[in-house]
Amino acid sequence: MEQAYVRDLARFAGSEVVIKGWLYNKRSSGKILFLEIRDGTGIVQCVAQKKVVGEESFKAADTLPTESSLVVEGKVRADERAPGGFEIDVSSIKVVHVSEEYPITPKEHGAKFLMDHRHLWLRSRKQSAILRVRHAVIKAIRDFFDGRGFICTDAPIFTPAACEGTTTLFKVEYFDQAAYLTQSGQLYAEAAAMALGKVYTFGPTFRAEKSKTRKHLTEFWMVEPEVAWAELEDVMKLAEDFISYIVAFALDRSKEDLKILERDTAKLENVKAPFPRVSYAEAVAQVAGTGTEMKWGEDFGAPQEEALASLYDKPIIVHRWPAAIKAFYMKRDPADPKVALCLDVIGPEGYGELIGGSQREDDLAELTKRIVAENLPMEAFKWYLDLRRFGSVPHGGFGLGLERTVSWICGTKHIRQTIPFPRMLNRLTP
RNA sequence: UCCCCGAUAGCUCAAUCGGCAGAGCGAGCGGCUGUUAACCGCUACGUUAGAGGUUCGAGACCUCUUCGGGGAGCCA
Repeated sequence: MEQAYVRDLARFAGSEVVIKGWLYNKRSSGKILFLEIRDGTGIVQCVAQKKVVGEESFKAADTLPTESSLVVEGKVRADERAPGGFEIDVSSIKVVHVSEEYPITPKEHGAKFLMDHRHLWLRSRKQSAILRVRHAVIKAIRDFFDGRGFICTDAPIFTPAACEGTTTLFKVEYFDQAAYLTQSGQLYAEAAAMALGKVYTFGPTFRAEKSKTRKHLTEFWMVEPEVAWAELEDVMKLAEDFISYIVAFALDRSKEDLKILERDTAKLENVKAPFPRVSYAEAVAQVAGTGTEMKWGEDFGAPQEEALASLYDKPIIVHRWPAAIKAFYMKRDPADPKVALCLDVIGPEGYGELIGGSQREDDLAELTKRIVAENLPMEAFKWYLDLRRFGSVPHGGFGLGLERTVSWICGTKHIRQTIPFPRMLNRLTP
């Protein structure tokens, strides 16, 4: 008899199958027993009758604790009463392992309790759905860049110094010297772009900021494309095409999971390039127009970000920020040296910055000047400056936070549910 | 680092003015032939985060500590 996965049950309607899985929930009624079995692809209700499976088997199943592993055989039958549209008329039940008392019950739990049991919480319907969406988003990211001729050139995780010099880094022992966990693969991506033209890095990044918010993790995944011969306009175009592709892909592939998550997908259907583009100066005026306080030269706080997002129904590209509040490697606008040729993409519905990027400074003298001005260790950037010595070209790119994107697409309140095992301030286990 | 909030049964929470520490879920036992977080009956389950203080009496009030949640800053 063939093993069937719950996701594919429609194909097996009317035939005998084997389901291998875990007991998600059960309801019994004396002589009839409803077993909800999950197998990683979905949950199916299996109907066992005492007269069919026998007294002993019935009793064993009737007292089986949640999350026990079992193998059932039975016939697939379409039934409107069953969640998912199909159920199994059970002919035999084989218990593989009787679970101990399972800590996660069908009732509500607090965030700490669930995170302490993250290794088990992953089994629940919504958490599984989120991880499948995350997988789809990763696939979309790879497909998008592959389709456009980008080469994946991953960056090292151990780095000798800060990329941006601003945020706090995790320090680790690297034999007899200090090293830091990377906060961005960008500088390495720039080098690779000078070799291969269009590249991206995709991997974990680390920020030792003591953030305690719904938008932050200390370890998160970031994808960073970098393109030689690209100017700000090209980077903005790439960013909006990229986000549009990811959202369309997820809407197509993750329909069922988004339904499980009760995501209002109408808001995602809108997300198609082009996105509204506003300069920082325009954005400041628009934010001030909503009554939220904002002056030129200030960075956007959460209230300002939300005020701006509330004016649009798509992600917004805010470009040409004051150079003083942006990273040293961003190229100044020749038309207005007070601003940098950079962009942020602010997600709708309060999900914050999805993307930060820029055209890079390609002039050796300018870049050297900025490294000195910001007191960065020149020695550590020696190789980076070489990129401006040997055939420097205009280039640029951006970084997109995977978990923030998944959080937005899934509509989760907190980013911590969008990575299998989140690392946060106060959270290193499980 | 700063601001706000919280910690009571395995879990989620309640406990009025400071006066016998409770409910639902989960667990155990029993019942029920179509249940949908099934339902019904019974049973067991407490160092009220820790230390100190006020009081005839503290889960509640005060002080400190620990741990956690949300936000600010910073960012993706």
